[in-house]
Amino acid sequence: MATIRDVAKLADVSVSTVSLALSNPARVSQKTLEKIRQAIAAVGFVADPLAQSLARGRSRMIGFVVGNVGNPFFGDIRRELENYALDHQHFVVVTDSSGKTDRERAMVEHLIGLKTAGLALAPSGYDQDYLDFIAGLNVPIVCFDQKVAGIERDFVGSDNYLAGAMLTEHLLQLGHRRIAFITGPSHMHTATERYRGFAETMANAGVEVNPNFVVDGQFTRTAGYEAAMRLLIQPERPTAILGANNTVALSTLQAMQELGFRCPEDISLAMIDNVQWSSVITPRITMVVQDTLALGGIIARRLMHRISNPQGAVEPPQDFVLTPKFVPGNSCRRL
Amino acid sequence: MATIRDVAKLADVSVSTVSLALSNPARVSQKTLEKIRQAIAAVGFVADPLAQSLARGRSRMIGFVVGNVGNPFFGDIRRELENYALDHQHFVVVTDSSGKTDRERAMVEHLIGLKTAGLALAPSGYDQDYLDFIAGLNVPIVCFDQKVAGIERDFVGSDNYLAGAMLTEHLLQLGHRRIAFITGPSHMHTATERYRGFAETMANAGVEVNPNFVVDGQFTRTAGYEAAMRLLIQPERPTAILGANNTVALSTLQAMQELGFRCPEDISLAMIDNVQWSSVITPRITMVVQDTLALGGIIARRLMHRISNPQGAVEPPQDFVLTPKFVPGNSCRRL
DNA sequence: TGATTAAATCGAACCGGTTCGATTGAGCCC
DNA sequence: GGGCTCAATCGAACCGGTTCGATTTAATCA
Repeated sequence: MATIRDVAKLADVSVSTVSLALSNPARVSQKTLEKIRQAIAAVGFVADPLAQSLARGRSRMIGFVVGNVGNPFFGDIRRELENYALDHQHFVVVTDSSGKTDRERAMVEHLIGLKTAGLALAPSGYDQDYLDFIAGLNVPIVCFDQKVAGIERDFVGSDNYLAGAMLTEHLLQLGHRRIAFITGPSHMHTATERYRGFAETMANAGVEVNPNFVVDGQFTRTAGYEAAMRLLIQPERPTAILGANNTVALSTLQAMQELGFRCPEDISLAMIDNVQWSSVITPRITMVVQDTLALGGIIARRLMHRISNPQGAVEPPQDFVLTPKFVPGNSCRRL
Repeated sequence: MATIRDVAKLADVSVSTVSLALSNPARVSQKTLEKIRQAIAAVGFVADPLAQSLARGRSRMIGFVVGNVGNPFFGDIRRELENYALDHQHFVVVTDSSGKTDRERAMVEHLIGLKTAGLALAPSGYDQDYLDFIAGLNVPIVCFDQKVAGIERDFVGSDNYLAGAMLTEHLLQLGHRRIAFITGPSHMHTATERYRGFAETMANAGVEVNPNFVVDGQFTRTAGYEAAMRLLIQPERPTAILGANNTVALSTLQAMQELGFRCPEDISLAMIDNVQWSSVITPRITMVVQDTLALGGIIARRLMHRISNPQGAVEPPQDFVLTPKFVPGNSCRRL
């Protein structure tokens, strides 16, 4: 609990000199520096980060805000960010909004109150009020995953249109025509883009989409399960189901197993996004995955760049869009 | 960015009165209270949490320290803690040590520097230096998951001995005798207890354990995979494998599938701990699960109790040990 | 009505750092 | 030797709250 004043007293210099020695040693004489060093060691001084943040108006913390830290997608990104941040003397504070917009906002506000140096944010909010709030923040922010129209910030994510299109094309090539799509929330960019990839690819192939084959899975387990059941009980069943994310696809697989459908013999299944332990899920689901490590690396570098470089703060926002990767499984059969 | 002094000026009272009105309204007259309220609304004042923490020597943050936030076990606990904490005006800061002891310590130190009100800690360290460090902290701490001998703090966890014993007994009842056990790190309490449950139950049944049937899986994916392979290539193969946690068990399942073993026809498999999407993994693995929601609730209540009650801080540490639950699957066959 | 006490409010010090303008002193040039 | 510059150091104000002893105001009682 030694303070900077204890150090100053022991080293017989002023408090400001100690502070200067710590933040900019080059401007303090060798002799004094040495005295201060010894005094610091003698009293066991460690600067109080709270006091530093208050005085500086900035802390060395980076806020990481997502809807579900348990999701391995976010987990990988968090790890990359953290490793990079630690290398640059910054500390990552993780918060989880559980997908609730109001909670997300409260958490961002709290992080701002903590005077975080920057924010990595996967936004779930979208109303004007929220956008204005984000726009008004005077802190480096890198958004990722969800591209929200109206947020003028750096964005890092994947080409979701392509992801949807790739899987659709694959199913078409296998001879499927009655392809169903389980969507995500319509206010989410990833959801609409993935659906657009599906719809346009179908249209380009001249295949009409049965309106009953597009059901809303909300990216959640319960809604996904419900959506799958709704598809499976139809008299003219789809031959393939495309899940807009991992959660709805796995819910679909569960629903299929429960009703006694075999995959891929009876119905084929494909999904966007990876899932933990996908290798032990039977069948191995054909999927398109995002390069989470690359995404995390870009987020980390971009954010630290803005934080560390004086001119980095004023650079215009930039989009980084990565190409997702097709990973074949054995959940899609040729018709 | 309005400060308390702006409020004081506008309400024509002293700064200290405003502060008092905020922290203890009962001690300020109605009239003054109203003036202050209006002034606060007029200038849009929000107290700076950093300044508050510095002055008070305590913040309203709770540190949550685990080795892997992505693990659903920790995720469930985190959610419970967070919900409870938010209801009590506290904010949870999540940190992930990635299982590295030195990083965990750095993170705890950082959280202490932030003057967190309390810590929920799943310790991974165990050397004396670390124990002394934890012992020396003058902050409410609730440890969970890993019971570390030498840490005199509240502990919340499951009866791991019982967990190991239950599954072993189950396999014995099904007629298995050649049962293999994939262990976790020997310095982890959960690992040793689970193994003890296995070993003693076997001994009590008068069944000798083949030393080659106990291999170290380190609770990790790679080591678990290696351990499984080591078991599967033995000429006198086990008829059942018991994984000390979910990760090593799933790695085992993967190894079995890769080598062409069928589960449970060729080899039975059981594990301790649940796993996300266990319902879609084929076969459904027989397991013993912890009641994560109950654990999270106890951790939350215990920690907030110590934080909020003046006398809570000095209560002697207490252990809360919950009974795990047997969840049958179809991964164990009768011999 | 004056003394006594409790309630309301205030002022100043404090938490532990940072920052910037002012001061001191050494070195250099003419 | 006087004037000038630059490096080293210092003092004081500041960041935005809290806290506590002191002071003022209001209420109670003899």
